Amino acid sequence: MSTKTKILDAAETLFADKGFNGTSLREITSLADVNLAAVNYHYGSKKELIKAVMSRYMNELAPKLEASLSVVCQQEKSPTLVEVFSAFIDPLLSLNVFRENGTSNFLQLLGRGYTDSQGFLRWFLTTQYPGVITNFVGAVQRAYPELTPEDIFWRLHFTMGTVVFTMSSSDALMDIAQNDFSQQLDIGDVIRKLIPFVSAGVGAPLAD
Amino acid sequence: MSTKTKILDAAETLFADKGFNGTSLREITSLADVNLAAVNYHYGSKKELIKAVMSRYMNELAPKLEASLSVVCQQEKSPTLVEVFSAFIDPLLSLNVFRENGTSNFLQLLGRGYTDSQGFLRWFLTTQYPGVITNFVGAVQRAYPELTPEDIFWRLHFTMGTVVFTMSSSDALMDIAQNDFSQQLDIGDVIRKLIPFVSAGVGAPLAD
DNA sequence: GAACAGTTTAAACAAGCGTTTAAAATAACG
DNA sequence: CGTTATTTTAAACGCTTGTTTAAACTGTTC
Repeated sequence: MSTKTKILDAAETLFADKGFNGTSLREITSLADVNLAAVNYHYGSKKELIKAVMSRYMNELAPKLEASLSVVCQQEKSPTLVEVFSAFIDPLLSLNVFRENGTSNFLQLLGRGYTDSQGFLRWFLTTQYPGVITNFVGAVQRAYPELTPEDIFWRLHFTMGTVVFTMSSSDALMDIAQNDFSQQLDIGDVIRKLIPFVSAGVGAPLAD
Repeated sequence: MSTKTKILDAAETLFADKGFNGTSLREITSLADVNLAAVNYHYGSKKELIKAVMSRYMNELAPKLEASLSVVCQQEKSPTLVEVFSAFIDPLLSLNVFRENGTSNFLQLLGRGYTDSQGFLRWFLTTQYPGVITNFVGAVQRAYPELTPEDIFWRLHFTMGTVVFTMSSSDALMDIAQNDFSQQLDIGDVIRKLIPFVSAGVGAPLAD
């Protein structure tokens, strides 16, 4: 395996686990078993390495997500919100084929990026992958036409919060569930628990 | 004002804005206009300072929250989930009397603590303030008796995620809402938007 | 006013950070 | 083979981090 991908793989694991700020280049190059200077040689800077880690996933996920959402969006009868959110399941779980622990790594990274770096990742996603968001908002609009754009905005951010926060601490939560309830769950189970929650949340009756 | 509280106030502001890892002691003492060594003299270490910042809020909030929840819990007829979550509003907003921007600062700190420091804050809260959690779980149980303890566990963590994530980026979100929809909102408005979302989420029908 | 505890101060500490350098090793190509 | 081009390496760079030190200062008490 090339030095460049060894760095990317190690960075992904550590970033997901300890955050971007919490991971040093020395930890990354040590885990990847390459020289420290290799990061700056191949990627230029730590910030570019972060972008590369995220891009590898987004380039894999974005087309599948857009396709899956546009199917829901273009079917004749309006979708339910559960159907809209369920459209995420297969694309997300397919990341586990793409890379080991891909699904949970990606979702954890998403959570890290939102809180670690003061909105940098929000900018990155909304500007680099607007198609996903457009399709998503369109699907929600068809499922619940009474929602105003303002309410959709807020509720989608609530949803984002639920998902990325849960995922950024999913390992700890699964451990607790294992200890307290002897529940043996994987990341797919957690996603399937999330769907009814966020669907009901987005579909909640409007406040006066 | 004493050096000790000047440090605490400055630390609170910066921690809420940039996270615990993202804030240096030099930034804190510079904003507080005290000597760098004062932090270690008065608090011993940065970690103890973080605890002190959180404790000041929790000691103010915990009794009010327990009281408010136990009222909901002990009324004759079972509460609705909206009632349960609405029990948070007054105690949370009272933090604005306690300290300027107290509500949003506290909720942002909560969010930071969950993602910044690898579960340290989760341990801190669950061990130091178990009464709040017990009352909360009890209230939810009365409102929705069909929920199993496992489902309550998961859905309360989803709720936690929604709230702390929203709050840790609430300033950015309110800016966007202001720009895109000319919505002029304060932290209380955001909380009132959250209540229907999380209530419906926790109250969602159980998956098979 | 001397003695004392409590507090503040400037300076330094060791350790870790991201990044850069220039030489050594390897690969690619005519 | 000899000559480029590419990649790897060890070492150092300048900077920031949390923490410690010892001297200076402040305020209280006998």
